Amino acid sequence: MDEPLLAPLARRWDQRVPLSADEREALISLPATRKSCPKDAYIVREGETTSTCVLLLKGFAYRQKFVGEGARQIISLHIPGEFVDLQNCLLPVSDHNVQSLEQTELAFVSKTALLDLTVRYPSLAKAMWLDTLVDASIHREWVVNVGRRDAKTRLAHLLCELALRLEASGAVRDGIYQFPLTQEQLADATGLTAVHTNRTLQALRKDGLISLSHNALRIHDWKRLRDVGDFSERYLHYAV
Amino acid sequence: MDEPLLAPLARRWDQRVPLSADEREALISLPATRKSCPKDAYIVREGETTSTCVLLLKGFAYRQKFVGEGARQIISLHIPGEFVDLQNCLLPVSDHNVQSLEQTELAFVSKTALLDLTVRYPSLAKAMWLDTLVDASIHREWVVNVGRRDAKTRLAHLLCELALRLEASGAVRDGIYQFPLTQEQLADATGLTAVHTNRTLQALRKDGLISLSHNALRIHDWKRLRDVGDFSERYLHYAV
DNA sequence: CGTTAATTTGAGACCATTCAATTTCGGTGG
DNA sequence: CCACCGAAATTGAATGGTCTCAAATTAACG
Repeated sequence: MDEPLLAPLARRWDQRVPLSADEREALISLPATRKSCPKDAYIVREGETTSTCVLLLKGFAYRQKFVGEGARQIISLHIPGEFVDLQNCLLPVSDHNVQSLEQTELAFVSKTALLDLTVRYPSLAKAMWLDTLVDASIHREWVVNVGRRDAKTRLAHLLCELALRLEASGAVRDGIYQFPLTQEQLADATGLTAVHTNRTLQALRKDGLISLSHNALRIHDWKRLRDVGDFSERYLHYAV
Repeated sequence: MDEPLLAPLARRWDQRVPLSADEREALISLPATRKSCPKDAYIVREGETTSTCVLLLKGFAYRQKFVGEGARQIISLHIPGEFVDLQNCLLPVSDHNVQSLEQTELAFVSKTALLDLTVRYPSLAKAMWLDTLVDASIHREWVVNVGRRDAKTRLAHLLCELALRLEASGAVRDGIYQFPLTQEQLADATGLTAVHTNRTLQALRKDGLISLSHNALRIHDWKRLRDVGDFSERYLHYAV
């Protein structure tokens, strides 16, 4: 009740694309509906025609697609403060599923209202475009990760990415990262099986790189983990 | 000499986002520099700060990244008429390499000039945003392809995608698709090795699905190839 | 035609998978 | 607070898809 639903979003966007008072105001005063969402629920379904975009207020979510044989590939992870489907602002039909990873709080914003903002405020248009461009850059890195790195490197890379994004969002406390992924979900994100993910995580632990239990990741040796994960943060486009 | 460099682009964008005469005119009259580019040349380099965006006039190109061990992953393929790095319009530093697949003709357009258009013409802003959104959707499908499909399916899927995109661009003649990829490049695009790509292509040929030699792809049984490739074209977002 | 790049083939090794069983963990109700 | 339950994590062993390495064949091109 204290602050508008979209205020944190305005702050985040403002860091990358400076917004005028007008623009900030216009964004914040967009009508947005808050909804709770249980664990593992679908937020957007592939093939669906949507009329809103969904902002993640609390809790993690992920995008995924199924292949013919029933296997699932997780395409990206999303942490609080991020849009999970801003691209649907322009794309009429969703090309993938979005699911909650835990119990979440969501803000639904009308697509047409958002589009209207882009017409009136070029900086907001830029901010939205940029948001989806960073998504795309992360997708590209995932293609590389899943296509050309071995299991250990793949997992280390994913952990590095998530850690850095959590840092940037200010959600880290005492070096402990929230990590609400089961090993099966981690496997679906890296293109591995759950069994092999398990064994590979054990290797990372034995190497003294991380501690990982359900919902809590601790990184003991950031430099070496980075190294093992062949990680370079350029693709996150933080530096402006 | 007959028509402006960007005229085909204006036509393509107009199909998805109707442009006014003004907008079309503004786009077409953007200063653009035409350049030839030899085979296998770098068009954009990872880490580079760019001042232009590059439109592919003739010939194929691809985006790629290297991993620590020196392996390469191709992230996307580009056919004539497409931008190869429109995202660099807003992202100051390129997060991946772009390379020509054959001798190509390119049009270089100033980033600031493009951005200026987005400020003045919302429809052009939409067209550009949409262009990058479709790129991102293709990236997502590639994550799935490389992450969760076996070799045969992966290759068939890639062939389906390329065939459809070439159809849409009107570049197909007598059911023969240009296909200027070596098997090694095909391997880098699917996350396989060249050897295994070779064997898998032979399987596709033996199944009577395709004929493929350097630079010429023929699809004998589209329905079955689609099926084998677990292909659904929704992610290309052609239907509007 | 000669020379290099690209494709093809063979055989063995390995990373990751599959299947199945066991153990641990987290949450819930008595 | 403990007993119980289902979900998640872990372990083992065997299989298999893909890789590696190397050599041979074919195609492309000046």
